[in-house]
Amino acid sequence: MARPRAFDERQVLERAREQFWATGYAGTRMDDIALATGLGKGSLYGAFGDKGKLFHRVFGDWCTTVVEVAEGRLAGGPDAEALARLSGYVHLMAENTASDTERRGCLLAKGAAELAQHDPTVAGQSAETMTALLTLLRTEISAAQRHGDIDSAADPEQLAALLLTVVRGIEAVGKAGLAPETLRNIADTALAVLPKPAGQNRLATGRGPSVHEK
Amino acid sequence: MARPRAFDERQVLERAREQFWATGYAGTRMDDIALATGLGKGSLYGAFGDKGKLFHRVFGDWCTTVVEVAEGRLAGGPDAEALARLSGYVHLMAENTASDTERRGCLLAKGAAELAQHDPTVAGQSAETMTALLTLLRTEISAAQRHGDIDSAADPEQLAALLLTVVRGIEAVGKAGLAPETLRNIADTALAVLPKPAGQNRLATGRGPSVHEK
DNA sequence: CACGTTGTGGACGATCTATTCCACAACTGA
DNA sequence: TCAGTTGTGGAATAGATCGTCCACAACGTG
Repeated sequence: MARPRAFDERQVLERAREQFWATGYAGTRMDDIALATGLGKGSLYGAFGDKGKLFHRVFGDWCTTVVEVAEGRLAGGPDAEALARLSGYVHLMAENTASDTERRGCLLAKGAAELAQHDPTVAGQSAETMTALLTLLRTEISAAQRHGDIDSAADPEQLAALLLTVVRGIEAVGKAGLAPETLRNIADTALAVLPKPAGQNRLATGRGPSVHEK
Repeated sequence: MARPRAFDERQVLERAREQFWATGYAGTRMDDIALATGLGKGSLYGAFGDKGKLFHRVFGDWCTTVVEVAEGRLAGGPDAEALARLSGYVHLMAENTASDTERRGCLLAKGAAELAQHDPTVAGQSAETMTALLTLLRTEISAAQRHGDIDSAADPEQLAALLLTVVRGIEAVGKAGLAPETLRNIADTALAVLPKPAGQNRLATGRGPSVHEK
């Protein structure tokens, strides 16, 4: 009973995300969101509370998506392809930043940079996301080690942290202005320097294995 | 002739930087800056123009400092110590983030994240800074290669980009919530995976060379 | 010691923004 | 069809914020 909503919540959240993504939290006006979504202020506040709550919702959804994308690329599969999965993931992330012509960066990085310091919810969500990504990467690195593609003497936890740092770093230097081609090269290099088991040849040309090479 | 300024410009810019650093561009009020510096609005606007100009000034100074710090750690010195200089620099950057208990991150990253997309001045300044850092790193890597500490088959440009990415990435994952100890380990790992000339032993424990180890 | 010039600080005005409020609409169940 | 409930959209409000303005202060110069 009662009047049903005339909007699709999913779509509204998407539009709101576009706004926050484009202009940041403080830089986005509720009027912008109302305009972008077509909702009146009454509906907006009625459905989502206030600006802060709406952002938390959008930010949380985004964090979930980030982890899901990583899971889709990384989780599961035979050990023999673990290194290829890692390579695919790192290159995908580099490509995302390289092809971000609007230089919006990643909402996760942007939101964390702007709010993590003062907003415990954002800080918590971003920290959880990092931990989840770290776990996924560590698991794949261990798999690659079992298959002999990565030196088993190396600590998988440390290598996972390094790869995560590279992925997030690519996003950062991309936003800071490095050329798209450079970003793709960084992904190659990061994969190339992963320690191979003794006896294997590495880094002959300074370029990495040609997985995903264009 | 005429009344002299009653404030030290350098100090005012420092205080303003603290404010922008702590609360971002949009999140900082000119009243905050007036309060923090002790200046009246009249003096503030008289001396620096407006909020945007003041931020550009602060941001530019900060970029200069970032490059100067890198120069101090990296530029010059014998080839034999080039790897040690690189190690010192990467560890210094990691330590800066690790010890940033207030989680403010780096003003360069924060400013770029918030404004680079819409503000050409900020975008230009941050891009120039990245290029300058890249050059410094490449020079040192070449030096380390000459001395036989890094595989000379590797492309110094690529390794420089990787190290820069790691440095900026450490800042990003630090802000996103990774533990200080993890950040320090990432610096170790990044240095440890730099390709050594054939025949040298690497990565026995997953930790890197113990330069600057506490 | 006047006088012109530049610096100072804080009140003020114009604008902007988050949030509330309210008259009305759309739907369900009886 | 009628009553009750929830959704809608936009006007209204309360408070914040940027930048200006102005009366006054501190200096060099003649």
